[in-house]
Amino acid sequence: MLNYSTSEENYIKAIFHLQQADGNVTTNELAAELKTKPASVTDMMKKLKTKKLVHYRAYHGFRLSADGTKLALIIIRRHRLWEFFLAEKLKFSWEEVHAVAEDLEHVSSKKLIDKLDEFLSFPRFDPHGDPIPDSNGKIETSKQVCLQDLPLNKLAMVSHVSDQSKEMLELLGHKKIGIGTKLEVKRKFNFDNSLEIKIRQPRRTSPDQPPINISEQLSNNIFAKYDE
Amino acid sequence: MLNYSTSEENYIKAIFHLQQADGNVTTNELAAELKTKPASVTDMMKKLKTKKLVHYRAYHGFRLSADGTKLALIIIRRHRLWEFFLAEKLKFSWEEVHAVAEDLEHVSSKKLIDKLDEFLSFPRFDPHGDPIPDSNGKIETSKQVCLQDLPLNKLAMVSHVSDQSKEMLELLGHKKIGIGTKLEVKRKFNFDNSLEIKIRQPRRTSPDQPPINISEQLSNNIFAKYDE
DNA sequence: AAAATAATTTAGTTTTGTCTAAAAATATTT
DNA sequence: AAATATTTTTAGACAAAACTAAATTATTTT
Ligand SMILES: [Mn+2]
Ligand SMILES: [Mn+2]
Ligand SMILES: [Mn+2]
Ligand SMILES: [Mn+2]
Repeated sequence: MLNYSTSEENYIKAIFHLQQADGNVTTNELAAELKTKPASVTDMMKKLKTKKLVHYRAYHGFRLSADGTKLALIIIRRHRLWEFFLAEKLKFSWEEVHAVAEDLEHVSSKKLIDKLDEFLSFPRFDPHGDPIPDSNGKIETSKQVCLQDLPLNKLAMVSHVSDQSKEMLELLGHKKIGIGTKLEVKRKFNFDNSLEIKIRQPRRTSPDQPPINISEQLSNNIFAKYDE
Repeated sequence: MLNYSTSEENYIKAIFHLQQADGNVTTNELAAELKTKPASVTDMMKKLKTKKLVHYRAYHGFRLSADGTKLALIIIRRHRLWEFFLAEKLKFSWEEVHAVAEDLEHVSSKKLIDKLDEFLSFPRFDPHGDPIPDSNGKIETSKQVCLQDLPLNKLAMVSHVSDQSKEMLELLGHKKIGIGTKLEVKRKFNFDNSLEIKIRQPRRTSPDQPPINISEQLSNNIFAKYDE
């Protein structure tokens, strides 16, 4: 496999994330995401097109080619494995890992990443709850759902938090909810769409806690997974 | 502390290593070391001079300034800690670590390196036996000596091997000598300057092995440390 | 279907790091 | 102390990645 520059890799990864939502990605969108200017994006798209990493028609946006997607998954794998390493082994906090992984992800030795994966015992999720692609680029297509859409009385695991503002983290900290927290939605009140949830203690240390209340705004930003 | 490019860091590190031997470093020397052209070196020296990282007078070579030396030690610290990590935790072999560390050394988070250091329990030497600068940039000025210059019957530890060719590694492997091996020189034969050495077993597993013979060429490439 | 607006591309620069070929300085021979 | 050889620097070009300002295309309004 060829070698790509840090800049090319950052573009490819950003396109991958943007097209999860949209499908087709737009010059201005990508410029905003990468904090660069639209003109720079156009230049790069021309280059990535000649390298066959994106499909691109001038004025009509772009999306990753098969090769581009493969590359994106390699970079995401590196990023998330390093994040896991930083959090798990070096005891970095949740919010700190991303910035450092943003650099580490561009060290391109395949052997390094596969050995790191093994050293970490093949973790399946990064500290933000996002799935880590395996060494073949296969990624769990998680049917992740926001708390509002969770069936009642079904045990689920918090896997993602979309808003990571200070205020959000403060609230989550207070309610003792984080990535990996297991919980059940017990009731849903139609008046304000607030939820009553029960948090399952990690290792049955203390007895069951009383159910707590979650506002609609908060529940819309918390995502979880469950079986079936 | 400011941030430097990968290229600038590679130059600084290379100058540091070259001036260990020489004192004053020369344009051609550095170009050879970095596999680049003399004209490129001159360009970079002008830049590093304006950044006050080197002392440089046209046509008269250069050496690191105090700031340049400080930077070099930071990069060497990163390089050797990553090498230790790769060898110790990811089970990379001795010869593989350098190339990967050559990239990792340019990820510049101070916190990353200090936490990595702690995670590794503050190792003092990299897998090649070279000392690792501490977080203040202090490096062990090891009075390392080649086997030829070792006093007789003094226990010493192999700390460095200057030639790392395949042939050399094959020979070392056969004689069961590596970084960290403890040994004593028992005799020196003036006819061919060959040595008779005794290898101290790591944990007295087997009884003392019989002494082995080392040629002058081999002994000149093995360095060791001893007390006092 | 024009006109107006918004999005995108093009043209022309800039910075960083590299290169080749020619010129200048230094070192070595004779 | 010249002449010659070697080393180093300068001059001019190039590729990558960014930017600004102007031109072009697409979309929305009227
Ligand atoms: Mn990045
Ligand atoms: Mn993440
Ligand atoms: Mn390097
Ligand atoms: Mn080393």
